[in-house]
Amino acid sequence: MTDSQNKTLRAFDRSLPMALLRAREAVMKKFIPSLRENDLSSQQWRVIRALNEEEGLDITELANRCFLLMPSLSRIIQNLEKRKLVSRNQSSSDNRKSVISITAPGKKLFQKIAPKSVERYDLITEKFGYGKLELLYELLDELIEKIDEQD
Amino acid sequence: MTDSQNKTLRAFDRSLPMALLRAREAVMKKFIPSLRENDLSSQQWRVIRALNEEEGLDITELANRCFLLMPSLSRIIQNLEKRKLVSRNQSSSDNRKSVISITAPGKKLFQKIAPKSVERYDLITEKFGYGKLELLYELLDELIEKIDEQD
DNA sequence: CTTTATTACATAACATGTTAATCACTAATA
DNA sequence: TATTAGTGATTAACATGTTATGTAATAAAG
Repeated sequence: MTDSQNKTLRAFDRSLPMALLRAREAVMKKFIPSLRENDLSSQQWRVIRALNEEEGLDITELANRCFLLMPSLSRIIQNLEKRKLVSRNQSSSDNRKSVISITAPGKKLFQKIAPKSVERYDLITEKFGYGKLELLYELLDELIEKIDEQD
Repeated sequence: MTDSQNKTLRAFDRSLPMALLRAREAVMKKFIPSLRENDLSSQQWRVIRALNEEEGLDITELANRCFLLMPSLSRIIQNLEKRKLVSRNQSSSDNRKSVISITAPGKKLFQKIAPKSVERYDLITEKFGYGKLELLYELLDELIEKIDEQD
């Protein structure tokens, strides 16, 4: 008789959200220290990173790329703006839109942190195995795909 | 030449924390509606669930099982206590400890929600495939293990 | 027994997650 | 053109995440 058949909720060690959360926390532990040294949260880092990849993004686009909700992002941008790491400009075509860009100090900070992140990522890849990591990405992508199909 | 060799930070679609976050969000989307119907957050549900599994846990143990930090859990318990879903007792052996138990209404709420959770989980298992799900758990466990070994 | 260190938990302060409401601007329609 | 609907972004309100600090009780060391 399976768990499912007897309608018993499986224990936490077989809870998918918990398993994903634990894995994420384990990975983040490796990256957060170097971010904290530079007074950045992981969310702020995501924004800096996205803006460094492509400059001049409106806030909605930035929210999609960084996987942040608009209210969170709105506050994060205000914070980064005060610290002169990003700047804001009105869109000429649509006055509702703000176009956010990374500043020179922002780029400098990115250049400082990025190599460390690459290092940590390489360590994880090495220890876990490149093939397994690729397999994990595939499984995660497929999981998301299948779940979203249900809607 | 690989990304790693040229020290370029990979894009978000190959960011492990982001991939894990997206997967988790996708899964949670399936469970959150039935929790919200009963005015529970996913964290509150984790606590209810842990206490239903084993009654009378101190707060430190509860934090470990639910993967919550003490300050969060402290507030969550105060909230659930007000709503009479859990109760608190002093430990007789150690006056610093609080022993938390689920109440009768708490159990009733658990009984109401649990079957729906099982259903949703079964749907995901069916759509994604049992074998792949097991493989995913294994990979996540191994990832955590390897990362923690580095410390 | 007294001092010190540790443990269990709570609180503070601030950032983020989350839903709802608001506001300004734009697009669509009569 | 006036009305209405939709969109981009902010703000509000509350829960949670996170680090630091505080407090009381216990354990360990002297």
